[in-house]
Amino acid sequence: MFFAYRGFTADPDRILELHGYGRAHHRALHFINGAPGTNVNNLLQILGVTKQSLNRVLRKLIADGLVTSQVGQRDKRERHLALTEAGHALEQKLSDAQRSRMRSAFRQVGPEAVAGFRKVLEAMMDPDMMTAYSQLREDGA
Amino acid sequence: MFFAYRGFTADPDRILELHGYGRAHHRALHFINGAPGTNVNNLLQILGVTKQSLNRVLRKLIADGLVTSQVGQRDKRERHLALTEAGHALEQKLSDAQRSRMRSAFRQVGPEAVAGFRKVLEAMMDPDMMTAYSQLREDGA
DNA sequence: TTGGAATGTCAACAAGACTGACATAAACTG
DNA sequence: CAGTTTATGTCAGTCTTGTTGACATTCCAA
Repeated sequence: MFFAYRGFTADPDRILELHGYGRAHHRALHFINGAPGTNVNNLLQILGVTKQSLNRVLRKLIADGLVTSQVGQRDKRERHLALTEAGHALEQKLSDAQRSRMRSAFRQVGPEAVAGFRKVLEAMMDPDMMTAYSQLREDGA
Repeated sequence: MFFAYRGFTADPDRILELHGYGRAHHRALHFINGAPGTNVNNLLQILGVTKQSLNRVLRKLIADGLVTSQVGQRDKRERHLALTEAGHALEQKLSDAQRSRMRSAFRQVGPEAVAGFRKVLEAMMDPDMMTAYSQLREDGA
């Protein structure tokens, strides 16, 4: 798992470094992309970090024009997050690099192995995390 | 992968925290356990960190009596690392916690899924990493 | 035998996690 | 309406774990 996870993150990490970002920024971009319009609190549940930690990351992404933060219409306390065009472009670049390695791995081992892989990954997750993630996706759409 | 890796490390992390250690200490214990008598340089290749970073971790483990560091016989520049009895005990405790979750996941999905899982993990790894890892295991024995 | 390479140690710094305290604005509740 | 709770943001300080730079020791080869 250790080696595989390192492989999983290696390619995006190289791209992120060029832009002065870290893995934390990638995670934020990824989940905002998956659930545009979500609020800060949802993101906190998913990422499992403190608001201070997330805020540092978001502040930079917003300042750099990759993410927009809009006051909620129904509940004005909430901030709804979304990617700008530039944010989308970077997220794509990162995802592409990551998917490229995954596709290569998947081709090597065949579809049955991939199905087994997905099953095990899901069984390893914390159940709370899965529900939070599902909820995030519903919410965004 | 993100959620699965978090599940993978969650249980050991809780134990480590009680002892005042972090994930880096777990990794060092794990690989020293797998290759007793290995030297610092081998461990560096595997872990993919700088020697200074590893040294901080090792220093603490040695000070706490979990790891022994012995000057090499042939080459006195090298330090050969091994676990003490206490080191072995902690490593066992961590591995057991981790294996417990994995066994549970494996039971849920069946042996075919597990075989696929392993195949994909290996295909995701950096090839250099695999050779370094194999070499470590030979070396230790 | 001397200079370069390899190995490991110490010091200082940065990213990104954490806690704690506090501010603001909006929503809710009695 | 007053008081409380919720959502978010911010400041300050700490910890782990990564980084680079400088340096000591040991080995080896010209």
